[in-house]
Amino acid sequence: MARAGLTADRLTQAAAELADEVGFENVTVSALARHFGVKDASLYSHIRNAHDLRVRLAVRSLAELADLVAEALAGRSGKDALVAFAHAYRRYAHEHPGRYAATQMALDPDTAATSAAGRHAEMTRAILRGYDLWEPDQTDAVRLLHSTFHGYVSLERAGAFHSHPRGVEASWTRALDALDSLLRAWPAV
Amino acid sequence: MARAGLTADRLTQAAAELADEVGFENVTVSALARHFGVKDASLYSHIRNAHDLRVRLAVRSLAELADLVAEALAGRSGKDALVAFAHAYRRYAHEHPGRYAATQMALDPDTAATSAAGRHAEMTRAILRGYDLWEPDQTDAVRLLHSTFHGYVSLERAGAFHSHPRGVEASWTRALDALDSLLRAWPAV
DNA sequence: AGGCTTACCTAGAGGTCCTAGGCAAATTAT
DNA sequence: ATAATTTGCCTAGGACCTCTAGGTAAGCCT
Repeated sequence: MARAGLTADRLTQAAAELADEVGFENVTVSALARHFGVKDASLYSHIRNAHDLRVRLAVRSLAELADLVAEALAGRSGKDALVAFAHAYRRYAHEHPGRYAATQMALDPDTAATSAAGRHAEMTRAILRGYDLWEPDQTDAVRLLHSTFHGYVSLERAGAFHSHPRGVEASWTRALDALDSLLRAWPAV
Repeated sequence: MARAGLTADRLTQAAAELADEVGFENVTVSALARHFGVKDASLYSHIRNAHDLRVRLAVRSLAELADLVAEALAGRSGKDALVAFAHAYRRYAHEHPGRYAATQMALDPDTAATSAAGRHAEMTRAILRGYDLWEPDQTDAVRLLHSTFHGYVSLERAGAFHSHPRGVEASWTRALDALDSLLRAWPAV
C-alpha cells in the first residue's frame, strides 16, 4: 500500500488551499483526509487535533502576509509606503479569504509571540518613520492603522458596504488619503 | 409531560446568553437543547437549522446594539456624539463578547437589509452632521469610522494589542481624538 | 536480511446536525 | 363539555466530524 507522504507542512499547505476554497470554518480534519485519500485517523500522527491544524494555518498565513507586505514596502516611505502596505494587506484578504480569516484567529499568547504578528507591528511602525510621530503616539497610530485596515477589509468581506452605491474601492482610496493626512497632522494631547 | 414553552424568541434570548458565556462559535443546537432540558430535535419546530439560529442571534444583537448606541447619542453632537457612539459600541463588545461576535456574521443581503445594520449606518451618518461633510465624503467617512471601531474592538479582543505595555484604553481615547481632528479637517480631493 | 521507526490502517466511542414519523398537550370549534 | 385541530416535544436513526487505542506494513539503517 503506497504512502501518501504526509507531513505537518504538507497538511498545512493543503489546509490553506482548502480554506480559500471552502472557507476557514470548513477546514476539517475529515475534509483534509479526503483530499489526501487517507483516513481521518492518519492525520493525527502529524497534527495534535483540529485546533492545532487551524493554529498552524493561522501562523503560516500570518507569515505569508508579512512576507507580501514586506515586499510591497521595500524601498518606499511616507504615503507611498502607507498605500503599498494597505493594498498588499487588502489584496491578500481578497485573494486568500480563507487564509485571511485564519490570521484573525485568537492565538494563545505564546504562539502569538513567536508568530509573525510582531513583524506586522514592526512594519506598521516602519511606515510611521516617514511621519513625525514618537512614543506613545507611535503605538497609538500603529493600533489605529491596523484597526482601520482590518476593520475595513473584514466589514467589506462581510458585505457591510454593499447597501450603498458608493464604490468600495473609491472609499478605500479616500480612507488612505484621510489616514495620510491624519498622520501628517497628528493632534497633540 | 409538561412542556418547556419554547419559542423562537426564547431560544434566541437563551442563545445570546449562551454566546456570551461560551463564545459565539460554541452556540450549538445541542447546547441550547440541554439548557432547556429538551431533546435536540425539539428545537427544529422553532428554528429552521443551526444557521438560522445564529442569524436570529445576529439580528437580535444588531438591534440591541443599535438601541444602546441610539440612547448614548441622544442629545449629543460633534465630538461628544462621536465619543459617546464609540464608547457604547466598544462597551457592548466587552460586556457581550458572544453577541458582538454574532453581529459580525455575514448576513445574506435580504436579511441584512431588514436588520438594524441600516440604523447603524444612519446613526454614524448623524454624527457627521456635526462636521462639515457631504456626499460622497460622508459615506467614505461612515465607512472609515465603522471600520476603525470594529477593527479596534476586534483586534483588542483577539489579543493583538497585548504585546505592548501602552494601555489599550489610552490608545482608544487618542484614536477618537485623532478621528475627531480628521473629520474636522477632512482632506479635499 | 534483520531490526527499527513510523506512516497509515481498522475499529469504535462520543458529539453535532437534522429528518421522519408519532403521541399527547393545548387550543379552538361545536 | 366534548370533539376536532393544531402544535410542542418525543423516539429513532442517518450522516458527518473528532479523536483514541492498537495493529500492520512500508521504508530506512546497519
